[in-house]
Order: sequence, then structure tokens, then C-alpha cells
Amino acid sequence: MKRSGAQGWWPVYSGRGSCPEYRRGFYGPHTGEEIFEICVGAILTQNTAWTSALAALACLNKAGALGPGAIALMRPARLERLIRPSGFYRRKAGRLKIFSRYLIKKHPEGLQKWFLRTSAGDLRSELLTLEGIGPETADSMVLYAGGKPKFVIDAYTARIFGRLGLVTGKYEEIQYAFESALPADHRIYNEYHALIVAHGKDFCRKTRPRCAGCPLNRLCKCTRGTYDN
DNA sequence: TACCAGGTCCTCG
DNA sequence: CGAGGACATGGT
Repeated sequence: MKRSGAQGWWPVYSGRGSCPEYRRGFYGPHTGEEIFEICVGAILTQNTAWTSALAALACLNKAGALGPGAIALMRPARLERLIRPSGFYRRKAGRLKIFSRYLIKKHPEGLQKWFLRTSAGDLRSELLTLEGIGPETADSMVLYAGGKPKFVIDAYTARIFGRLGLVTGKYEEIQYAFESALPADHRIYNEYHALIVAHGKDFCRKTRPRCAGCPLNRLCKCTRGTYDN
């Protein structure tokens, strides 16, 4: 996958950034505003194409609603309308409100201080207590927003490594396999996961994967032309 | 036209 | 627990 190069994942509107730039090669530390935006993006992109989540993020930004106070106070109908392009908008609006209210109530010192002084494992556990934040969303927040070493497992990861015949199991089992095999460095986890996503989109697609052009073809259990058409 | 997208929660057997 | 369904818009 060397051809893919550095990915430096997670674009940001707020804070020091002003455009949805990918800012390749920047791994934090992030400002409080950036952390909040990344957390919101993590919720908006649940089972949704990133471009759709980005459209919703742009609407929030344009409305000046990219902060916990604004989201916590906003009328549900208005919040739903703003994030509509991301899909599942009623659910996600509720989740954004829960997250924002929790921040204000439980961490008035601010996201940045909270994330900075909390370990990856403790942060994950606390985030998981919130309704609407599951393992992948929590880990995305920990890794991308907090810059802490938690390996994110998503549909691409499970599919690619399952087909390769290298890793199977439930979320935490797959995660453990990666975290045991790699240095506990958030920059490495960031790049590795970004490469997995790129590979999943380009080759290891859910249906009709492009096995013929896949660089991992020879290593893969399910190649043999099985998925080629 | 169908199918899918970097999930999560709820219900049922 | 594990499978199955609901949630919803936008892109190919």
C-alpha cells in the first residue's frame, strides 16, 4: 500500500483550520473546537459516506452551530434540518444533543482539558456510557480527536482482514490483534487505518471487489477469482 | 433500479 | 449472546 502515501486523516473546519482541508501529516494536538468538530463528525458519519457527513458538518458550520452550547440549546427540529444530508438525522440529532449536554454538565472545564488528562482506555469507557456512541465512534474520538492510541475497527477493517483470513472475531478481539501487533503510537494507528479505508474503497469493496488489481491478491484467502466478475 | 455507505440500539429466540 | 430489523439521505 506504499503507493497510497500519507493520509493524515480527519478534516476540520473550525479552530486553526478554515476549510475542509485534510491537512495531511498533522496529527494534533487539536484545539477544543477541533476536538468537538471531530467528535460531531464521528457521530455524523455513522454508517454513512463521509461526503454526506461532511455536507451536514458544513451546514452546522454555516449556521454557526458547531459548538456544544449551540447544539445543546437548539430546537430539535432545527438541528434535524441542519444535519439532514447525513441520513439517520433524527437519531443523530438526538445523539449530538446527548453528547453536547454531557460535555456541558460533566466537563465544564472543556473538551480539550478532559481529553488531554484522560487516558485512551478511560476516555473510551466514559464515551461508551453515552447513548449513541458505540465502540467505533468512541475509538474514533479517542484516536482522531484525542490523539491517543486506540485502533479503530470499522467495516472495512473487518472485511479486508476477514477475507485475507488473518483476523476474525468481535470488535474488541479484532482491535486487540492490531494493538498487540503495532507500536502504541496514535500517528501509526491513524495512518494504518486510513490506508485500510483507502484499500477498502479501491479494491476490497463489499460486493464485486476488484481482486484482479488488488495488491494483496496473492496473500488473500478469498481471491482465486471468486469475487471477480 | 437496486444497493451501499468508516454504526448503534432494540427485540426476539 | 447472535441474528434481524429500524433508522434515512445521497451517490453510483
